[in-house]
Amino acid sequence: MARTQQSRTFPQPGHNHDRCAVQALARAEALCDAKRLRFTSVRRRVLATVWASHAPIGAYDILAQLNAGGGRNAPMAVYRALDFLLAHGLVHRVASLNAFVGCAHPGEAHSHKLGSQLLICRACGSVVEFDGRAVSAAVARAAPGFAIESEVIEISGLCPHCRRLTRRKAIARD
Amino acid sequence: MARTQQSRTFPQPGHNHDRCAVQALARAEALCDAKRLRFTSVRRRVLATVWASHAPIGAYDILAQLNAGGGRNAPMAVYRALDFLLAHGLVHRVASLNAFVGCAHPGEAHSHKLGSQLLICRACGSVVEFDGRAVSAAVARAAPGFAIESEVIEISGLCPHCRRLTRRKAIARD
DNA sequence: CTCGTAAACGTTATAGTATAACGTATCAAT
DNA sequence: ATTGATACGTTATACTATAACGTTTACGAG
Repeated sequence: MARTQQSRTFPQPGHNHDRCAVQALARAEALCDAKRLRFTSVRRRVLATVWASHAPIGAYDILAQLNAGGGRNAPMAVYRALDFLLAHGLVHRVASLNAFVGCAHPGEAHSHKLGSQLLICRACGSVVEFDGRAVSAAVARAAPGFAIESEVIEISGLCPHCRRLTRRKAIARD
Repeated sequence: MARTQQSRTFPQPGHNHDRCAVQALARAEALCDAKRLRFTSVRRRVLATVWASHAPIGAYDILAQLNAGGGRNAPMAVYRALDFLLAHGLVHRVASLNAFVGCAHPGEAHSHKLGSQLLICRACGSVVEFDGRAVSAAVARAAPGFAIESEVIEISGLCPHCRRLTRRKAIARD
C-alpha cells in the first residue's frame, strides 16, 4: 500500500486533508473487518469527525458536529464510540488537552498498548506521533525497578511550519 | 542542607511522611521568601494538602480538605492557589489523572519550565519525578525541526514496592 | 430459522473538572 | 496617605466524563 503522506511529519499547511481523512477511514474499516469488529455508524461518524483535522477535538465538539444536522445524540454515544476507537488504537487521547486525535498508525502495536507519543503545535494545533522507541528506551533506563505499563508523552511547542512563520514575523518587526 | 529522603525514588510504604510534608512546606516558604512571592494562607494550606501524601489529589478533594473544619472556600480559591503553585514549580499537574502532586525539587529549573516527568504507581498511587534529562534528549532527537516548549511525560505502572507485593501474591496463588 | 446471548445503543441523570466575571480587600512602594 | 498591583471572595457557568437503566441489534449455536 502506497503511503500518500508521511504521517510522522507535520502536515503542510495547505495539504489536501480529505486524503488523510478518507485514508484513515479506509484503514479503520479494514482493521475492523480483519478483527471482526463492528465499525458502526456512530463509530464511523465519530472517527470521521476526529479526522476532520489534525488538531485534537473535544468530546463535546465531536458531539456538536454529530448533531449539526439535527441529530439527537447524547454525550454517552460519543464517549462510547471514543472508548471503542481508543481500545483499538484508532484514536489517541491527548491528556494534556482533554481531547482526542486520530491515530495515523493503527495496528502498529505501539499505539494503544504503551500509550502515545505526540508532538503538539501550540500555534496551528496540529498533532503528530513521533517515533518514540528511543524515548521509551530512555524512559526504561531512567526508571530502574519500575514496571512500565503505559506512557503518556505529549510534547508541546512549535511545528516547523509555524516556527518559520513566527520567525518571519519577528524579523518583520525589526 | 541534608536530604532526609531520596526524593527521586519511591517512598517506602511505611516511611515517616510528616517529614516530607514539613520539608516541602519549608522549602516553599524559603523559595517564596527568596523570590519575594506571597506565600499566603490559602496557598500554604493547599500545598500542605497536596503534600498530605505522595499520591496526586484532585482540586475538589483539596477543596474538601480545606473546608473540612467548616471552611467556606470556593473552587476558585483552590484553582488560584494551584495556578500560583504550578507557576512557581511547587506542584505538578498530572494531566493523565486531572490531579496535582507536590514537586520534590522546586527551583531546579527543569520542573515547571519544561514540564514534568513522572512515574505513577497504579497500585499505591505514589508519584515520583525521575531524572528525565536523557529522555528529554531523546525527545529532542526524535523531533527534528520541532521547537520544544514543554513536555508532559507520565509513565504508569508498578513501583518497586508494589511490584514485589504483586509477585508475592502471584507466587502464593500457585 | 429461531433462539439465546452478548454487544451496541438510547436515555436520563449526575458526578467531576475548570474558568469567567465581577467586586472587595490587602500589600507595598512612592 | 495615595495609588496601583496583587490576592481574595462570590456567583455563575462552561466543560468533561460516567452511572445505571432499559431496548435494540447482530450473530453464532443448535
